[in-house]
Amino acid sequence: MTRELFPSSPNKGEQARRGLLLSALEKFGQRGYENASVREIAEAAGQNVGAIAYYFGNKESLYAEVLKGIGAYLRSVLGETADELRERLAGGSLDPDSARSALKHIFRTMLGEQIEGDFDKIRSVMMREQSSPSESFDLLYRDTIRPLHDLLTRVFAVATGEDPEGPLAIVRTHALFGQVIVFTMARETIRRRLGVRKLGPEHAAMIGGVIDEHVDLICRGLTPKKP
Amino acid sequence: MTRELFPSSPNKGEQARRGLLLSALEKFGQRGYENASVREIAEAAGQNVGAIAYYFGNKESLYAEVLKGIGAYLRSVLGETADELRERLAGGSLDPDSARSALKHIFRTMLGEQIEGDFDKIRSVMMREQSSPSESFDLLYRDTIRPLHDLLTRVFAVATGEDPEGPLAIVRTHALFGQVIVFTMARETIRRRLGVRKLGPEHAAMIGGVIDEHVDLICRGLTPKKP
DNA sequence: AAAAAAATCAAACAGTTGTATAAAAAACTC
DNA sequence: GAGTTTTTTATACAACTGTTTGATTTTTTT
Repeated sequence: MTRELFPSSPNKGEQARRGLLLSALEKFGQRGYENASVREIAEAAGQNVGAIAYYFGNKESLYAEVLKGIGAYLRSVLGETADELRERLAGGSLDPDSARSALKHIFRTMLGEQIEGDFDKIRSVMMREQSSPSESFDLLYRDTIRPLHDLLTRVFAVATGEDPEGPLAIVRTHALFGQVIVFTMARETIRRRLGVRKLGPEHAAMIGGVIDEHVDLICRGLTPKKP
Repeated sequence: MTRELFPSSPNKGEQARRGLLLSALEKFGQRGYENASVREIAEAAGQNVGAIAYYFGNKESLYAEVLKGIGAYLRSVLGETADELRERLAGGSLDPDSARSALKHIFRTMLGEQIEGDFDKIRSVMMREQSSPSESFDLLYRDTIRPLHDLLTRVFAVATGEDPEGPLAIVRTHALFGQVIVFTMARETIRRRLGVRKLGPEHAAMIGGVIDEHVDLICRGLTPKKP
């Protein structure tokens, strides 16, 4: 698995293009789309202002390209697990215990990914999109976020024996999902609350453990007893 | 209890000031601090550009004042409940079952508030602050968010018998908190998933019920059994 | 090495930004 | 109602915005 943000060939032009995408991601994340200027993006990439028009046409297309890259990266992170789960769901060979394990595994992966370097910039861009979605975001949502949410619901339904199409399973899954993303969405709050300068892998491990426990308690509590 | 956003006297100047604060909250929420121009804020309030300098000195002070108003509003929503809980915590007269009930009550209140109108604009501003905190956010965090988060943690600790100062209780509380705010932070996602045009009180009720269940399952699961 | 293509660059463009200024209007006080 | 304070207004300012242009440099191809 590659899992590289904005992969490119070693051509001169391709490299410059990639450099622009990387610094664009960073600046868009730091300062938002409208407030990140093409001049500072170009400068951070060691390029001239005109380079953006040359490679992407305009600022908006550059942003769309950044979102595309984010989507590809996110899919590459969970793609393998997701594909396998979809297969087992289709074949009906997913038992409740495995489903619960899979749920925890996905949550752990998401959490772990969110602590690392690359995702930090992705996170900022995605949070801004949540509060005011752009046109380009629709694509990211449809191709990446929604399919994942849908898969999570179906896996959760298997874990608890609920109806995967019913509103209860959807709401429950969304609540569980919230337990994970609150650590990135309200990251500033938890960082200050824990009194640390920066959230590191050791925090991700602890948080992952807590979420595992909560998922177990909720899933097992909702499953009719069978002793 | 008043619970009004940016309360003011009926003086001419005070009213103009309030109008500016209201449209500032709206524009800052819609477009972010840097991209919301003082001109459009003034125009939306039926005022001239210079009014902002006249009443607030500059744009940044206006923003700080908006955040102050948000803090006051948030505190007014949960203030009574919070005060009572703090008293009972100090007096040691809060038993685990009552603590758990209080937790659910607070979550219900937050959820209910978030379906209504005013909170929508507040929500946008706060989400933006989470992804890139401004200096003014320090105040909001110190006077409003942190005390509430702290209270929730202590109540949760009573409900489960955990150490209220330890990181585990903090992380657990934050995770529970996430189950609530995910329905506002990712409100568009859940709306589409449920296939409804608008989230109404009936959805708030169902979501509240689900969160109640989850809180019960987690709290009871963490409390050592007592036959 | 010559020719062609690709990449980089500085300068200029029309708009918009936050803020400052000073005059005009309105509201209030006596 | 005159005098004072408060509020509103239009205008000016320098700094910055995204984009366009045309020339120059670098790289690739022949």
